[in-house]
Amino acid sequence: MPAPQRVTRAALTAAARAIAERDGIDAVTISAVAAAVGVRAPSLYKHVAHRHDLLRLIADDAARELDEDIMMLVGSASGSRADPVASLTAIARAFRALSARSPRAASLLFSGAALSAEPQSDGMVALTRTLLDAVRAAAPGDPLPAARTLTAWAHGFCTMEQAGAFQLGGDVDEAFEFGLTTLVTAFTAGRSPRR
Amino acid sequence: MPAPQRVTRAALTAAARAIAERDGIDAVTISAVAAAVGVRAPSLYKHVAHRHDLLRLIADDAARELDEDIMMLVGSASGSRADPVASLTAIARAFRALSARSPRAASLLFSGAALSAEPQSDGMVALTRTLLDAVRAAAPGDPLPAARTLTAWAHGFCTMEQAGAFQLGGDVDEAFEFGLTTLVTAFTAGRSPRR
DNA sequence: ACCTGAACACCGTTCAAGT
DNA sequence: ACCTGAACACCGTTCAAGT
Repeated sequence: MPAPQRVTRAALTAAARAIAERDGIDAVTISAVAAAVGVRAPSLYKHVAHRHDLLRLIADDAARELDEDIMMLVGSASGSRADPVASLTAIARAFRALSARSPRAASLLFSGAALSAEPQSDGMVALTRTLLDAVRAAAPGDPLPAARTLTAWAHGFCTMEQAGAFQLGGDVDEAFEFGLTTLVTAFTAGRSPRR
Repeated sequence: MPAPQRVTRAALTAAARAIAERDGIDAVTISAVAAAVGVRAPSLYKHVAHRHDLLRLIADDAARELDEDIMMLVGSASGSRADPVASLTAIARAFRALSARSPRAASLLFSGAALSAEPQSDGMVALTRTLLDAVRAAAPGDPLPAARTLTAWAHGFCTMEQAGAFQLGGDVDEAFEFGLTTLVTAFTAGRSPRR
């Protein structure tokens, strides 16, 4: 007589993410997550192949959540007529808001945890598409370099902020808005910075 | 009769950094580093307080090395008359070169490993000063927002590149140069992007 | 089909004991 | 003053055994 399933993917994800935010990424262990969902450690290997998969679940969940947040702010994917500058600004601020409320999950988004396995998660695919569409609407030509520049800056800024890397005082909010305006202004100037 | 010291700080740092680059950050354990320098694990606690300190040694070493690289490229700290655009460009490229040759050490530079303890290492202090001086020479006004923008972008770009986050094809070198030109051009335009 | 206890090779860390 | 073995509480992972 088969044992009934007591662990759902959603419960696993929620438990892993809660532990990550409460006690740090290193505390997301097979043992801790198993205890949080009410089974013994070995049982978790019926649902994930390695400890690393727990971090991937967290990253995928954060990607889905961020894409939903952005959709809420900039309207539906292709039919939007919103100001392209406002869209890019909203995307960057949504990422920083996620980083403020879920710093550990946000730090995993572009840090290899979500990237190692095939295929990419639905959340990451959707997020990538949303960002590329927004960059395409704001600037002519190949959106890839601009999208990579904006993502790298936002990821770097938020991980540094959460790690406590900005130790020289000053206004960190102002530094974020300065970087955001600098990049979006340059992108929408309509010409590449070099001929 | 006291036992002679068999472990130097330099040997500890070199061993930890070599293990990090060869086998990854997670492989930098008290046991592995102790074995690499020829003592038993408990002896390492005469030289570091926690495993985390091993990562700090790596980060500090990388900071010192990067500051030396930059000094070699842009000349001595305050007396330089070099083109300020060329200085910022050289700094960013030196960081990416470090990230290519020592990806694990570079990823620790702004990721909390070097940031937790007081006081900051000489290498981090020197690196911060070098960057701020270069930004000051290139743009009028408060250098902090521009320095934070450039650092966040470079850190984000290099960690994403090394993590394999750029999966959509295209030319990653081109994306780096695009971001670098975009930022440096905006900084040296001599006016803030918003009034 | 899923869950469990037992087992293995690790790890960080502490501490009394050596020299 | 530094190094060591022994010990403790952990961890990831495997596997035969339960239901």
